[in-house]
Amino acid sequence: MLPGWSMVREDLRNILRNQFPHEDIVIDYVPKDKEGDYYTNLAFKIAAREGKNPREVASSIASQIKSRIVKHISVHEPAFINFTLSEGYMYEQLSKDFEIDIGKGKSILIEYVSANPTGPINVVSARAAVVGDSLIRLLRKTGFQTCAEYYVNDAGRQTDLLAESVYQRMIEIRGGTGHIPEHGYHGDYVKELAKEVVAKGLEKHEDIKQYCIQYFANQHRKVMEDFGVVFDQWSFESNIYKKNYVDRVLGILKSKGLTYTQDGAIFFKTTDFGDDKDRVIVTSDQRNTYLLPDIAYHLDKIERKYDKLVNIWGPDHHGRIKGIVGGIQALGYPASVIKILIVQEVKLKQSGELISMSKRAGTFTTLSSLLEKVSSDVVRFFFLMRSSSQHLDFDLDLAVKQSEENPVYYVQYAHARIKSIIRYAEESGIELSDRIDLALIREKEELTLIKDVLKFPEILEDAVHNLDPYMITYYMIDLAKDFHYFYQKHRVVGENRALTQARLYLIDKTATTIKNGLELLGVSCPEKM
RNA sequence: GCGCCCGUAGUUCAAUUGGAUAGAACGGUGGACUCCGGCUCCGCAGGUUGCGCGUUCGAAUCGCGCCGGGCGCGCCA
Repeated sequence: MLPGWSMVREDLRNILRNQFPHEDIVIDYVPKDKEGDYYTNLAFKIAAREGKNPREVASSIASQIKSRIVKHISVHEPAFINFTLSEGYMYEQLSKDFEIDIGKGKSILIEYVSANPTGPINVVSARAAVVGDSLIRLLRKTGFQTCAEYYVNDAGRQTDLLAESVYQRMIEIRGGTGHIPEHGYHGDYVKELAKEVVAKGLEKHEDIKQYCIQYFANQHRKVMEDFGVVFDQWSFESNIYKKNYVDRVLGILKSKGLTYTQDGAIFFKTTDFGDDKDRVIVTSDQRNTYLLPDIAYHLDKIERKYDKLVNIWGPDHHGRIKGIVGGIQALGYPASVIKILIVQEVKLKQSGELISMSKRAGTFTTLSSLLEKVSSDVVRFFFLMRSSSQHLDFDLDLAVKQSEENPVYYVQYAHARIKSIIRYAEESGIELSDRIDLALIREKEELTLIKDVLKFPEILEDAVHNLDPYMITYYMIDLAKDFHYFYQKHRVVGENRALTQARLYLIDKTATTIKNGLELLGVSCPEKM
């Protein structure tokens, strides 16, 4: 084994950097069925800037490059420079241990889900949960210190409304007529909760409220754990109040002249930070809106010394971004300490119809009910197959029906198949070994597989850069596909012992890559299926 | 009305952030195994990237204007 680790495209970049130290070098993958493996568009940039012919610039650059890692350099219309990797270099890369350090110990706090303790977890939160969890796994794998955090809004008006709604249902249970308050909660679960509260003998508003908060906080924690999503830290809004952070933040905003009173309410001048209008932080009847404790909570996060804060929010919250970021800036921190990702909407389709989702009206699909129909592996894989910034339609009928031929099984099957081949080889008396002659690997399908495996760290780097794990999912499907194709064309365990061992080595690397990748997605990777 | 997101194959989505002949999966259709796991593989059909101008070597991607959908719009979260 060679120590250390490097990326192919980084090695190529370095070669070009030697020649062109002041250029921004971009290396990309050559489309399938074109000559070469990686390409650069460097010639276009230089030619445009210097008014030269791009094709000639490309040829000139290509003729200057000599490197052992490149077997062949070709120039393609209009001026792409394509690199074909040398086999020797690929063998060398393949035998290196996998290790990637992008974070270099930098700490990131990711807050996600943070569903209000006023009802069950719905599918939109489930999507955020999957994205956040996968991001955490990815960042840990690539050298970051991470904290997965869940924030519980247990001190705002919503929990009061829920408690009041429960109380009204209690009246009904006792034969009276209940009146769900305006903006109250109508879901069936409120009735269930009311029964429990009656059974517990709770009567006071505050007691009912605390019971509900505990009930949902525990339920959310459990549903998340069943889904494979575990949080490192649960933060409570009430605790932010206890620590006096809310008053502290209000004081700072006031002392900096960033507030004013109008119609009896206190406004925070978020327009100073690019918002389209100022936001109320204390209402005319002296209640705090969500924004004030939310800013206080973010001050709390910052003071816990993280290099970067990441929030994952649903699409209906995008209007809050300016307020929070403005608040952070008002407290004297740069906007860049926080990154707010908006995970787009999930539309559930059943029997060809969209299911409307409203928590207050009680018409939404919970994560638990979804998991009763579709396995966690399928749900996670399905969510992670889409870029999180895009809307996605989740066709329930299709997800259930497709579970036989879902891509998740396709990927898992590739891994199980490899493990089976390795078992078969061992039964035939051929063990996996590091002392092999990789030069025996030279078929096109084999080299494709090597290049796939070498791409893995590059995919992770892209995913970290974009803070979006979905590209890993696409890569996994590609990798599985290339393996299945290779399997169809070439026999691993055969007459030639040296060749068998070389191929075993290659497919074992492939299996390990699949396993590592699925782990990042939080999807299981069985040895047998 | 204002702000943000979006519009790509029958359907659901990609396109490495301005690069090559816009790619996959599912669905449709026609094939492949005496063989290490057929939950597999290969072929075919399917597109004026919502429409129109513009920017440049080059646009699904950037700008402007329309058309269509979603979300949000001071004292809910």
